[in-house]
Amino acid sequence: MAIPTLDAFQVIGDPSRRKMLMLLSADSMTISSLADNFDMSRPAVSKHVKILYTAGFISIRDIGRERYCTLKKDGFEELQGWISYFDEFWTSKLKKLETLLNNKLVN
Amino acid sequence: MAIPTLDAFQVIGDPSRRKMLMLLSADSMTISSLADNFDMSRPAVSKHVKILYTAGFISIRDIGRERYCTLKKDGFEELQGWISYFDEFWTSKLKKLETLLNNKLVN
DNA sequence: ATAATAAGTAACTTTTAAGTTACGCAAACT
DNA sequence: AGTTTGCGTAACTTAAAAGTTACTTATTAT
Repeated sequence: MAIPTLDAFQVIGDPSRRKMLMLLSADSMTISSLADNFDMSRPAVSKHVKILYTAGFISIRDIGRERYCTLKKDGFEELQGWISYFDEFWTSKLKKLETLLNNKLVN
Repeated sequence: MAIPTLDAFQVIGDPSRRKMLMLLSADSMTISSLADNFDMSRPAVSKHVKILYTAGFISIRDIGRERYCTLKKDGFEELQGWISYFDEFWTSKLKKLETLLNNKLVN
């Protein structure tokens, strides 16, 4: 079970990991309660959790023999930055079109 | 060169494809002008372009023997929806914390 | 003390995305 | 007409993520 180091985009590229983040948006969960929601072995879930943790999408709190996973903002921030760059792109493109149309109407 | 069908998240999971989108945010480009920016064969670039096209991140306009790639909004929208879901999560979490703190101060 | 539960690690296999080279075809030069 | 340029496709290889089973450790419960 080699642990690949993935960037934020690769991390959310996997559907299972996105599902995990969705589940955790409802509530903190332990590894095995997470695993109950997946058709894969617990070690596989464990690996995904580690990837999410490493990339800053979740924090983990150990309580006895259990590990509680909780959403963490850090991982999402890189994504937000990227998305908002293209948001800017579209809005500025719209503005340019607007200006163009206004000029056409005036002239 | 099998053409995998990837979802929007898997599409931007690849660093090369993200770079392509960045390049295209400056201007429309042909396949080979795109390829000039990468340390990989042109067919490889071609494949990435096809993936971007299939997922709705770009449109392609054929002019003679050249193909011009242009950014297209569609592909980005699924990503925006996902991101804004978690944006909501964090803001509502902050609101709850705020309310909690206010109650503590009042009581 | 023993058994059961929660989870990590190791060693491996499977899957598949990502890359390559070789080739073909159509548009555009000369 | 012949050649170059832009690009697609096919067949294949490579690399790495994603999964498995078997085992170990630590905590909790009986």
